[in-house]
Amino acid sequence: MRFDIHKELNEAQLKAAMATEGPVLVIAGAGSGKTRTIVYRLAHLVREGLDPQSILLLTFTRKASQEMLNRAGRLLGQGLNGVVGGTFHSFAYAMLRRYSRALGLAEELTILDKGDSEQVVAQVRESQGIGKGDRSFPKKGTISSLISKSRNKELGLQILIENEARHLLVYGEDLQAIADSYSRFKREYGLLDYDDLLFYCEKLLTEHEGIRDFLRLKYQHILVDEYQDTNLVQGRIVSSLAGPGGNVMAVGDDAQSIYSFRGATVANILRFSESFPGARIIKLEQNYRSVQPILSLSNQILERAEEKYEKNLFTERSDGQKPELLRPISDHSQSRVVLNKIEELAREYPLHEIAVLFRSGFQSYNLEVALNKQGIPFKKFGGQKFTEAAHIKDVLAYLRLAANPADLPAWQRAMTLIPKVGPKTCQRLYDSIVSGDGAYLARSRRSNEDLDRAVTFIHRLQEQKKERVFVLLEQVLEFYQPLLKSRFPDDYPRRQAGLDELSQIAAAYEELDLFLSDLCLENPDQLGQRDPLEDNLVLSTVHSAKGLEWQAVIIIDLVEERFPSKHALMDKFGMEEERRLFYVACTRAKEYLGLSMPDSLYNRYQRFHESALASPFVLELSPDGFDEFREDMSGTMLVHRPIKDKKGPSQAKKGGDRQASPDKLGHCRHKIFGRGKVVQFFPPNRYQVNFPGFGLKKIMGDYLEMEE
DNA sequence: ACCTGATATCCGATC
DNA sequence: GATATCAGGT
Repeated sequence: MRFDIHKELNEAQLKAAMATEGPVLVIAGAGSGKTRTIVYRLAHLVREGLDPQSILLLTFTRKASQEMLNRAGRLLGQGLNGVVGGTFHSFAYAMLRRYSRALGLAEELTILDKGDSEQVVAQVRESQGIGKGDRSFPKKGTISSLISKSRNKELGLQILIENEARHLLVYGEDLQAIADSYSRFKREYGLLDYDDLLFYCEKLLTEHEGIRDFLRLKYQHILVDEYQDTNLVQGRIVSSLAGPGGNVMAVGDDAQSIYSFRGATVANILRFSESFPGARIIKLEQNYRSVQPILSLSNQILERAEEKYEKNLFTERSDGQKPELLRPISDHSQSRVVLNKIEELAREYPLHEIAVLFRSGFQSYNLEVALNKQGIPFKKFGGQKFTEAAHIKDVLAYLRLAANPADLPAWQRAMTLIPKVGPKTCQRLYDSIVSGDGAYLARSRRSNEDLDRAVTFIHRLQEQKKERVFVLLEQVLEFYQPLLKSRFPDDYPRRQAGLDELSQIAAAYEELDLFLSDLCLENPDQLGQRDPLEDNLVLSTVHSAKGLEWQAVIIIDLVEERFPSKHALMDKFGMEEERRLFYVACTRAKEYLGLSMPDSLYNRYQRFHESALASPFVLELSPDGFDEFREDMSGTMLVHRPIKDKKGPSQAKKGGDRQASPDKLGHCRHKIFGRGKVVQFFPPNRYQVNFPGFGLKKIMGDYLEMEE
């Protein structure tokens, strides 16, 4: 016996780990040792003699499941070979491959990644002549995401548009027509998008009882992590796979649900007992991650949430410093302020224990430049994924064709790289090949030398499809080299580095199919084997930071329209989700938490700094909970002590409007824009001011000095 | 008929 | 940086 489960878990964790009979729902607060609990449960099950092959572990990323399995293996002193672990999508894909015949699917499955789906949408729109020449017609990305959302939330397209994109209601019929032909197109060419993977998997379980019963018997224990971020169909897959009274443990935290844009719904948590009558519910409430001041501030964020579960997070770490509110003059100087803070923190923590978090990918651009200049190494997570980069997709298209010659999106991509070949030629070539009548193809090859070379190359590749992945990739890279340079004359060296990275990842694979499906079903940032010696600062979107933790965390751009994102106002639940997102961000920190709130944002379009409104989430916080620092004009940070009877930012919301009464609209001063005329008052505390040279601005009263 | 390059506009988080 | 459209070229 290598571990003592009774000593190494707290009471609630122990209950959760040992409750191996029947359904269990674990509500696990942030930092409450959720992973630890799952790991011990796994180890416990196997130690009791359960065959690892009868465990199914569904997580948010494969890296997460791999890590849990490794840790459980270490406890046991033996590997946990045979546990099926990964994401819902990759599990579904595996099922579809195994049972493609029962489902009437093609032998070779083609998965459409985000870009592919959008391409198909653009194509069907074009072929139907919908919205031709209409500049304000929604873009392919918008259409594609609406279609996907409607499926994930299981709402009709019209209803979804009404709820979340009213302004597109005028295009309702057109969008419906596109959605219909999109799904026809997929069926015709044997294509599966991400959503199809889940729905076909469900279909497999509901329409083929034999298969379902077989799988039920096989997977005697099901563990689902991050249950708050599962959507309806994922919930049904779990129910169906486990069966009533099945041994299923779902772990999640409703307060950390941040994927509703993808159809995730806390309904799965709320109605767990309905799906699984007699389910036990266990709460993990002791926080082991953060020092008390960070936890207190985080709890404050949650207190204001409209819908919440009663939860009482506590910690025994009573030490620790207060979070800091950093107030740079602008988002530009924010980079410098944050950089200084990082250098200060780096004296105490290794770089990889420091993270900078932000709402969306582009928000770190400025900081990235500053870090490069300073020579601080960093690794960025989230934002544009490297498989989405044009050059990577180009190369993968050839590999996809080697695996499946009928892969239409790959064919289109590979062919349009060839000079003189555009969409029309491409489609004809494809039809010519698929129909078996190669006349058009032969003719084109004679008249276009580049095309001939490409087709010859693809054929050669297809003959070697059983070769190791890197053998194939090597050839593609050689073939692609001249194309890379002509396509990206300005920055091909940078892109070459990306291709080298792809080779690194490929080296770990034998089979082409597996390599390709992993690249679109797993986050490639986490795919390659990372050098444990490298010590990089972490830059990450909050979404990509889910489930992770660092000694020190700095959250940047805490201003209105950035965090919360301006898109949050699109639907009524948006704000609440942003709040949970902010909660997730803060609870990543163990010892140091910095909140950065610039006073102005650089407007690239109009080329000047525009005053920014403080994020409402920061305004809500009690000023006792953090220390405040303001940047002065010389660039140094000064301690800012809120004066008791003068209004600090925190009173702004509750307090009201005594600062300057709305009826005497005179002149005022602003730190950046100078003197301006107050035009209008917006309760509770905003003023519209006309600044000569800057124009009309809406600004919080706190940042204005009123003239008598 | 079809491809290619220039120009204006907009930008969300993920499998 | 990517997308969409338009004008020009073969």
